[in-house]
Amino acid sequence: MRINCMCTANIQPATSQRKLLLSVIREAKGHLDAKELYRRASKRNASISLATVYRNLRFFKEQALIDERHFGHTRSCCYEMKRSEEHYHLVCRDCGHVIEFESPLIHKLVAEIRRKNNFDVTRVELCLEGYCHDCKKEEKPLSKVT
Amino acid sequence: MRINCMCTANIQPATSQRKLLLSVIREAKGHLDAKELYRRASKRNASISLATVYRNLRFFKEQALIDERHFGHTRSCCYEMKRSEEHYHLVCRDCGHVIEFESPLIHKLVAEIRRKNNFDVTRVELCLEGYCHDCKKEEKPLSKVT
DNA sequence: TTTGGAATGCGAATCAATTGCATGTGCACA
DNA sequence: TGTGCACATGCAATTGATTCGCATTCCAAA
Repeated sequence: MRINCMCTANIQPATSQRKLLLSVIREAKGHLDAKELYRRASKRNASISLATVYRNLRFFKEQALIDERHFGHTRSCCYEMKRSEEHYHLVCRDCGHVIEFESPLIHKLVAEIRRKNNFDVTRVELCLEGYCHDCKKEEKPLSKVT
Repeated sequence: MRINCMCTANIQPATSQRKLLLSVIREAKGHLDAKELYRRASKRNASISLATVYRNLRFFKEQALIDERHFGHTRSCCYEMKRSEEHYHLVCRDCGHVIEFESPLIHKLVAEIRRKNNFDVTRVELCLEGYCHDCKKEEKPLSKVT
């Protein structure tokens, strides 16, 4: 019987690029987009290609190893390792800071939808924009001379 | 005193293109993306340009005349007239049907966030994906021969 | 009616993401 | 411990959505 290391369990074949990409995503902790993942991976393997990054992001998504998200108005998607606990994000319009949160209200909402609309929810895309603790206290000065 | 018609209240200058675009959006009822808006507007004014569509979508957004949304995994945004009642969307992964819904739970959630995270929410991006009433009952046959 | 500033149309540019194709490589089986 | 081959990769070109530059046109205030 063959024992797979956790790290490569679902990646067949486990190419060096895949292992590299996964470890960059894992180490990032935060949320990176494809370009940033490419930049960081390139530092360790200069020849890796952006297409490989995109292809593997799709592959990891299919394997349910990572989650893909849309933050605010940005055009590109962000990625992070899948976690057992569901969580969602607050994005500050000023400093861009991303805060994670969770709330039982979301489960409630999904249950309500299932019941009222007879709709099977498989994915919740939820992102709140606004001003974080630090940015909101600036009382938005009318004209900010830089 | 000049009385502005509702239709052109916030659009200075009220060019023919702007009036056309707004009326197409208003008549669409549903949700259209820039390309579709362009297609429909072109039928009434063949010379309108796609750049004008995008420029005015941005303008209408700034004037808070329309709302911009992201549905599911589609790459482009959808637009609809701003309404007084907040509402959100369910998108069926199968047939693409968009169902609107509202729930007091969302207000609750925003209030909770404000309190717990000291975060001023200015925008809620919420979209649920899944299978609608009609599509979910198909019990997903294992292999569908077309 | 004139006129200045803003809006438009067009095509080119940009940005994110995908694809085609020739080459390279992990790994199942011998 | 090879060896074949399906699949992964790198590269460059492509697509699709959106934006930009610039010359021209048009609105609206005087």
